[in-house]
Amino acid sequence: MVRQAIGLFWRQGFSASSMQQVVQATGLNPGSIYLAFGNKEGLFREALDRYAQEGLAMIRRTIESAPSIGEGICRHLEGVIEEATKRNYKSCFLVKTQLELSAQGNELYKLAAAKLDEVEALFRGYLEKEYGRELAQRRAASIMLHLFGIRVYGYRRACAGPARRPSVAAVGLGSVCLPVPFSTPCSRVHN
Amino acid sequence: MVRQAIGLFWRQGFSASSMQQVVQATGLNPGSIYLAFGNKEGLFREALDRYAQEGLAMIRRTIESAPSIGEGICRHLEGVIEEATKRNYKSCFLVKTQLELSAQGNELYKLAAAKLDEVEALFRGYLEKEYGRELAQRRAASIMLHLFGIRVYGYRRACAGPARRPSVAAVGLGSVCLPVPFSTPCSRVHN
DNA sequence: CCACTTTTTGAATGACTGTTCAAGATTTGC
DNA sequence: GCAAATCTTGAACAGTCATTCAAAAAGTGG
Repeated sequence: MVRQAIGLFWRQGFSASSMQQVVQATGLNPGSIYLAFGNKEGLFREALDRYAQEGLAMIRRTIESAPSIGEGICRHLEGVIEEATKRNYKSCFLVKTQLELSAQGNELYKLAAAKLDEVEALFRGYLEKEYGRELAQRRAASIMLHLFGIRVYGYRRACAGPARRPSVAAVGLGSVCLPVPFSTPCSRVHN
Repeated sequence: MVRQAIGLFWRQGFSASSMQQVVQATGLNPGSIYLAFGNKEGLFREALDRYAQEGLAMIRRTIESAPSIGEGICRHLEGVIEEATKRNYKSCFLVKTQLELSAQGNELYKLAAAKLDEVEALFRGYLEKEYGRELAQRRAASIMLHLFGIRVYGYRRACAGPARRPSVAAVGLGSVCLPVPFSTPCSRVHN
């Protein structure tokens, strides 16, 4: 129910998704949706929230199951890169929402931005266990910056059609973007 | 005329901008707009095209007026970073368009992607004057990746309100993201 | 089996969408 | 200074939008 809404909103964005499409995607009737979520924005908020919650949980799982924090963060980045090279890559729901709804202090924009802040804070928290506060903060910011880059760059490549795919491998996304923030904690991916 | 359309579409995106808003922003009548551009998509295409053209011209100017190609690219990146820390930063029209209109092989998405490819090709062309083809290609890809990251990360910060601003400086966007692709060509910004 | 509450239904609503085009204004050619 | 051609105007159009709500269905307690 919220799951299908996530899929639709993630793919098409807020404005381009009509409630009729939501009705079709979820199989629910308009009345039920409005009873449960108030309005389109309420449903979108719920979808965004769920998406962010699951994303944060996945990051935590990845990092905590790794032998070290640096290695865990590396694994997460590698996962994001692998995801970004797949066909029909949808980029990040939070990033897309933020960019779409940035005009006039939109409430949903603020929510997306807050969730992205949570992600950054999560990285910062882990990094503070190994580095000083300031270095942890800078590394977390760097990770976010790289994640955004991967998600947009990978997105472009993924949607450009199969003819373009080989160049992704040729460019070597992994070897180009990973070395930076992890020259120390994760030498494995350093070229 | 197209200028005002750029402003509106850049800020609000394609779906969230109504033709009535376009009419108000440009001061033209619906009929004139439809005579000149066919439809909303035609006007958007024109706006996107003009924006990309001017962006490419600015990059060329920056690089060619610099003492070296590496230094020129650095200056461009620094300019983008500075821009991204300003209030009411609008991110990149091409990136926003690409992320908004990615679903179902949209024509405007393809245009935005093609224009971003042109930007990457421009960097590649310059870099090939100093490096081998493969290295130039990888460096150009890296630059694009960093540019996307800066534009999204900076965007988030810029819109989060004045209370958040100091942390941008504290994180040190410049020193975190710049060192990567330019450790050789532009040692100035390497920390 | 009934009376009562809760949930579900989906056609209807008014506002707004992108787009059109006949009528009016302006320019052009002579 | 007129007639033809071109451009401009903006009210009107059909369609879609998010949203509502009376009526039907399902659930509940005794």
